[in-house]
Amino acid sequence: MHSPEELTQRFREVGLKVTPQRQAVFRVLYQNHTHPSAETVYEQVAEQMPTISLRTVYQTLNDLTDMGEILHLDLGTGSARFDSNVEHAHHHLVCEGCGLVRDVEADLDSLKFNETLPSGFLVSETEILVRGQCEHCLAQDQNRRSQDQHSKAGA
Amino acid sequence: MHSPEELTQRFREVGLKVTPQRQAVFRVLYQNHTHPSAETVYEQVAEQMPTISLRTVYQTLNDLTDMGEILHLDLGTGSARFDSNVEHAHHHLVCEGCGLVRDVEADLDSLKFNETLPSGFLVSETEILVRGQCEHCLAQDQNRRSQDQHSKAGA
DNA sequence: GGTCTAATCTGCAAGCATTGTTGATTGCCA
DNA sequence: TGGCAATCAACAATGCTTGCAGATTAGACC
Ligand SMILES: [Mn+2]
Ligand SMILES: [Mn+2]
Ligand SMILES: [Zn+2]
Ligand SMILES: [Zn+2]
Repeated sequence: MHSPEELTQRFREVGLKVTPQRQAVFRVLYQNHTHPSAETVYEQVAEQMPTISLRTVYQTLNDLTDMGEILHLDLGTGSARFDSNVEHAHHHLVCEGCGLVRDVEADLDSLKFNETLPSGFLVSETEILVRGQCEHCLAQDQNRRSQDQHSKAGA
Repeated sequence: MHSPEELTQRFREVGLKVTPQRQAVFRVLYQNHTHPSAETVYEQVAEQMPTISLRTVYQTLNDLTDMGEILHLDLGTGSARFDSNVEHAHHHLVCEGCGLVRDVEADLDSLKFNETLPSGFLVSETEILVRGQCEHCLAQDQNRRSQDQHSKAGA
């Protein structure tokens, strides 16, 4: 996405007002690589602006999505995640433990569909999603398992 | 998934009762390649058994998923889709117009991540999702566009 | 076949993410 | 500096899915 200053311009160009609420959302998203949910954006904005409503955050995220400034991702984590990195095409990795999302690059051109893609279908997007456990969650599972072992031995 | 007869066995083995409701769900899913939603399964079962509840269909789908007899797919279509093809690993194509889902094969081994996969991450699944428009929806869009053209010219 | 009982069924309420609504508020241009 | 359309906050409603509780039933035992 563009910088908060450039976004101010873009919003006015499109005929949308530049309110303090929207600027606060810009600031949270700019150069943010965490792929936050609407709720997470709301919490972070609310630290600086406690009166903002979740509805306004959703509205601003939708506006930014419509303008192509951010991406709306559905990664099967329950809530949508928003991605301010629209400059470089990329794919995602999701931790099924904690919901962490990270960018991954993949060479789509090397992908072969073995002629199973129907000819009449117009592809708009090919998306790769890597699911698994991040190192943090792996370590936590490890701890839990050894603790179970311990209490079993102790009982 | 196994055949309805084999599923009867498997359910009893696991300690689950084989009720007419469950058998009706088995029959709808067996050799069904349409990736139906819970609602769609419900509608089809209800044709033969009008008293069945949506809740029971969900429960049976969850049981079958837990037993590994079907797959629970989240393809961003609003509702979950259920896939009775667990025998062959495959991927999916989704029409953003009508929600149609079709199987596609892809050679995952040929996929290169350019060293962007973090080393500490344990991958459980790599999923490819192709989004676009099916031929039916493309034709419909075509019709609508020419109709718009028509009424504009006529006005 | 008849009895018993835990599992299941149905109907409805509730949960969660997201959107609709509406009266009050405010950015922005004249 | 006004005026007003756009926006805001609060709350209701939506769509999908699960929780709950009392009525019903599959399947084991006799
Ligand atoms: Mn990203
Ligand atoms: Mn499939
Ligand atoms: Zn994690
Ligand atoms: Zn379609």
